[in-house]
Amino acid sequence: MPEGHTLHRLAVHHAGLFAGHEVHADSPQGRFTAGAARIQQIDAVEAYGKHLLYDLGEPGYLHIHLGLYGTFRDGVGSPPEPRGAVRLRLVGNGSWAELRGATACELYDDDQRGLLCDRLGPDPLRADGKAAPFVVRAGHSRAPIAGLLMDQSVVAGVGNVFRAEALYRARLDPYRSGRDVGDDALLALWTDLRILLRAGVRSGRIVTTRPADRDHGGRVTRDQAHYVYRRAGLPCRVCGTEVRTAVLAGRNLFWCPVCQSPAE
DNA sequence: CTATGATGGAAAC
DNA sequence: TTTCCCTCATAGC
Repeated sequence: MPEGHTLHRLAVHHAGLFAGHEVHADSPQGRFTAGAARIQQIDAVEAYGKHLLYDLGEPGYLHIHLGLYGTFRDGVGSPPEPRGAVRLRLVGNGSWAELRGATACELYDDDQRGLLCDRLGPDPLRADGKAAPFVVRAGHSRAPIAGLLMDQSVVAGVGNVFRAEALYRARLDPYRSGRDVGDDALLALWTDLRILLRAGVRSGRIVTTRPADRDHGGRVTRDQAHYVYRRAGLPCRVCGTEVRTAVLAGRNLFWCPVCQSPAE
């Protein structure tokens, strides 16, 4: 589930496993052999939006982007015999981690790291993530708010689930422009995104429904975790209207045409 | 068991 | 606009 919360969770987890330790790396798949050979230690791990950056000391940084398919596994003791396309394997401090299917796995120098951070918008999960750049940028745009939320240079870390759910919770029509939404609602959207993302870091899953809108109390079942995401054709949890879907910014958007009315 | 689509984004057309 | 990464959860048989 790689939206921003997944990467921040991984950063904390991998920092706990490897930060401050010598690490041996290889690439059983062979696509990152030269880069892996330069990894000797990991000093720190951080997430920025959906990107992971490992501070390696002298060689610079390891930059990883999971994309849609990328996945990490880890464990303690000696690593298992690599099976299939293992792009990167890290071993150190009594633990191992295995990366497969990532969009990006490469070494960065300071300049490349700087370029990446410069092109990303504020990340609601980071201490340095400020609302103002998001509000200003989105507030001047005539693009639909559902597209702006997917633009990593506007806000970093939001993906297709969080965009649909945050817009539902804000009762915002996804096709309204950022300019039309206005600064106050944009600030509220930012604040809610921060709440939702933080909850995602804590729990490791995306749950956006409020208790009152779930069928039962107690444990949140998977099909009750969202208001509109992947619920096309099903009744809106609040008003019963059929949830709609359309492709926006290259991905399937979901929304309730009544709760998220254009007039609001 | 197999088939399908997906939480992303860069590169190739 | 399409392809790719080549994983994984879910749906359906």
